[in-house]
Amino acid sequence: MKQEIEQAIAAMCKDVFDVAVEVELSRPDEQFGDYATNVALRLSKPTGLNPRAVADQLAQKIRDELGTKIADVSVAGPGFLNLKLHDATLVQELGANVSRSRDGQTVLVEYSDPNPLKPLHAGHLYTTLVGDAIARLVEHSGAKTVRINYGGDVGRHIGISLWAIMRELGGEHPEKLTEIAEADRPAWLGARYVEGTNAFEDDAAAKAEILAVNKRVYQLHEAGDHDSPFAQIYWTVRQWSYDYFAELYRQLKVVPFDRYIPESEVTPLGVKTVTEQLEKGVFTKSDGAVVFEGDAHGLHTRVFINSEGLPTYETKDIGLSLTKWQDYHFDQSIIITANEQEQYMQVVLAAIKQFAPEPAERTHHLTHGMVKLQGGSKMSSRKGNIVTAIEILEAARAAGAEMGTNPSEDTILAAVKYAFAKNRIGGDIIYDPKESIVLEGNSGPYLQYAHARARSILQKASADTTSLPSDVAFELDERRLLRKITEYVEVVERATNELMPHHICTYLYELAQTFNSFYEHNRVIGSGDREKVRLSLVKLYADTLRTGLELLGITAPDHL
RNA sequence: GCGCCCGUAGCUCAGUGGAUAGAGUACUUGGCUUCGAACCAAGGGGUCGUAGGUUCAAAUCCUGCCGGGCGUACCA
Repeated sequence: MKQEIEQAIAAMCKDVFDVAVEVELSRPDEQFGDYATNVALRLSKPTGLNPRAVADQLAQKIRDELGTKIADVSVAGPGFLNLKLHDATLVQELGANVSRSRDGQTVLVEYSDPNPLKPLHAGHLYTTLVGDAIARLVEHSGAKTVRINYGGDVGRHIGISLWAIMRELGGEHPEKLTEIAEADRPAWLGARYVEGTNAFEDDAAAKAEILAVNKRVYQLHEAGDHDSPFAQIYWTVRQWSYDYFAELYRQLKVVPFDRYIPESEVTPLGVKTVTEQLEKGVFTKSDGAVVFEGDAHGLHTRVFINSEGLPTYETKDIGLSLTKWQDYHFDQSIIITANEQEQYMQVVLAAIKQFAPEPAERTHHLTHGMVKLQGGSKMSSRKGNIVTAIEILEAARAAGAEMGTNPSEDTILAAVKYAFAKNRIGGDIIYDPKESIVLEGNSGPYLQYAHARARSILQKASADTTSLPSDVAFELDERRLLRKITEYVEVVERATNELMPHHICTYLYELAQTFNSFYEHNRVIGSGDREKVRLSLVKLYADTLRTGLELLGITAPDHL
């Protein structure tokens, strides 16, 4: 409907002024109408006419030609055209579907990416939940969606942890690991990582030992060693981490990952590729290391294989990109990480572009800000001053208990997911354990509550609520609610096109406010001749709210 | 130093070329014998960091400056 009107007005512009122009309808403030366009303002220059004169001419033509759809056209302000639809047209708009802009495409979405042996902190929780929401949007737009989880099971951080683990165990004694209770494992590993990091920074002898351990891990993978005491320790604690991640994902009720790719799996391909491309001159040797000279591309020069002969993250990322390309031949590959990796990723992609342009050009790096504690200090798992993923969930639970409401697990998840999703992706997220997760105001629980109220009405009603007659004359509050409901499709299309879930949050909150206000001021059950219409609106509203919340990975239970 | 990003109400954030800049929170006030008050209604609170520029129109685009974050070769 919106598109039809846009095209019709564009045709009028061509007709009357002989100017080809794209017409975009926006949703103005309610006082102005249902749709508005600034096309007359933009036509002022090419026609050399006063914008209000242009608007007046178009308004008359719209009245003549679109009168069956549009009830009223007015010209306001500097030359806006404001359109008010017939009530029946508004009802027709309910039939619109979200366009499947990625129909037939294969899209990879990589997110979460926790490293084994390191704690899951608030940032991981953020990327996991927002990544889940983005993957849902991609899927909603019609793409075959592959959710990928990439993690560093080799590399210096593994050497750091293993060194501290072996020190704690008093040597290479894998049998002693059985003494650590399952519930204590994440905290135990976290403590080892902090110890190892401190030793690496403060103790030169320890640093040398750690680097040696790091090298042994690569050799272990090359040899396929699962039996030596060292290997037993490695594989055991590695599995602890994976089990722990899986448990958290299950608790979070995110869509399961289609594939977990550990770094060790893609490292050989990365090394092979970099070695080959070194001969072809894409990479060069410098100070004993293999580097990509990004300066020539306006980027940084970065090391791909260090002077020890070990691959860095850069080389592993090349292996990852090529593995994704070989296995999926994707139309688009979306990678979601913190924005500290933005320029790093540009270098990696610039390097890949030299020998594999297609996957490089189809890769879209989406970055988000840091999760920070209120007060501004950056969380660091090295320093141990982190808020873990679990602690955030616990803080939400405590906030509910403090209010005396005893929220369900669904509501806790709604609070956390919504608190993260409602901010535009890109900026830092300030996390305040006490205040950021509240169960009132612009929050997930508010939306769940608003939804449950509506369901409760429907349950109490006996009348049929399946259809909204197209010949109804709506009362003001009814129409306001209907108008808001019809915005849903436009909002979801914008969110899926831009990969910005927060647009949906903003809309759903406005929708719920519109409904709550309607509900507060208008009787539904027992409202006589309005009852049937109002029940239909409540049903439409509840369905819209539920669909929108589920698109964000948030449940909409019938009862709280 | 250079590169990228950011600066909107006390706090947390929407708004990224269009009409009087909006929410939540906090503060003040009113509303439950009536469909679920985790709600609703009303009020105060803004040099949109700053100075220029482009435009009929700038929080939004461009430039300088101030303030902050991140990156800047063998971490990820």
